[in-house]
Amino acid sequence: MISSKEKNKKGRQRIILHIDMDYFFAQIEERENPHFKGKPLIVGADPREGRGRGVVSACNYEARKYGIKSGMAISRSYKLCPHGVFLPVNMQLYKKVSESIFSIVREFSSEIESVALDEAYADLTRRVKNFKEAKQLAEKIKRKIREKERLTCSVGISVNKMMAKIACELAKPDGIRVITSSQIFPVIDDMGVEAVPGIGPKTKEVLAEKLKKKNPRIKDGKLFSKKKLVELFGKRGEEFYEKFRGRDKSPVVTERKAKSVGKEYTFQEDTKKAETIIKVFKKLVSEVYKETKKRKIKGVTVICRYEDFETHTKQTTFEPQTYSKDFLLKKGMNLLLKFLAGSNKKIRLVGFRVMIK
DNA sequence: AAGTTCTTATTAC
DNA sequence: CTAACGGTAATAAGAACTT
Repeated sequence: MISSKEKNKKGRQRIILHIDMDYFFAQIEERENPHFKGKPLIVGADPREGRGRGVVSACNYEARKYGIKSGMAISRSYKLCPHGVFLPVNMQLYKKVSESIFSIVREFSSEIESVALDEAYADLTRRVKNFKEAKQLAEKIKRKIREKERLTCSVGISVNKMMAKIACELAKPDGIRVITSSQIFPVIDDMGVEAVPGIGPKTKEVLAEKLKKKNPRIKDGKLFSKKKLVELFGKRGEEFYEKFRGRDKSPVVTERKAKSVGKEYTFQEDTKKAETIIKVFKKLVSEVYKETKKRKIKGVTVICRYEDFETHTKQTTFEPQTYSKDFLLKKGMNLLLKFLAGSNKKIRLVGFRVMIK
């Protein structure tokens, strides 16, 4: 459901809020066990078990002082800080907390879009008159979350989603930041292009090469014509052109339904053993089936990552319909067996995903 | 030639 | 051993296939 565009119907500027919980998983763990506060805390895979496969899901600010960041290999984080507190991911708990937080935010604005367990946008255009009121609303939200869940978060407020997100980043931790129209260029011009949502390492690399600059800034991005960006990045180029100028028309989308649901699993050790792989695969299919029972399924994808990290997928589509677990398993097995027959390499990961109507 | 399906790449949290 | 890289999902592009 689309709630509003760049300018609302009356052509007025939007007021968009972005809220992001501070170091979410790790902060929850600190709350559950205050004894961990002040120590480097890392939530993720077990660094000792097996050979420590997996990554850092979240870490607190103490851990960041050691150079630890989320997404980093857990084994590396362990080398950087062997005396840190390493905790497993308790997703059940984080989901519960997340729901509670969303219901708090919803009390203050109905037009919200969740982008992750710890992150949401709200379109306040119809809820408040100006940035001052928006900021007051943000204070109320923060207070309520602090009182009810004993957690801190940060809030960014601006004229569109991109700028609200950037504002939120600047507000961290535990802050509120407003960026008005006239503040946009002064704030973003000297930021790295990777501050633009949608620009990751690969895109940055291409921009760096074209500009002959190691670390291109957003203002450098403005040197490209729209045509050039489209030539380089296709449809996304159009978006980048706007975003380098602080513009973003994308609406706050309040209702999104999943287009696919999947599960994957990385083995403790790479394996070639069909029996082992199939056993895991069946489990994945079962779990995916449970989550999508009533949904119309239009296809399945099997994912296979080999020991050398090369990753491949195979997919089949069929009439959108509700199917039995056996049917999905049969379709999946057909694809999986092709992988097993088609290579001598050991397998690191298998996955199963269904495409929904 | 067009429309669908399959596969990979990139991004984000 | 001399580096390692989870799980889930969306989107886009291009190749490969059907019709």
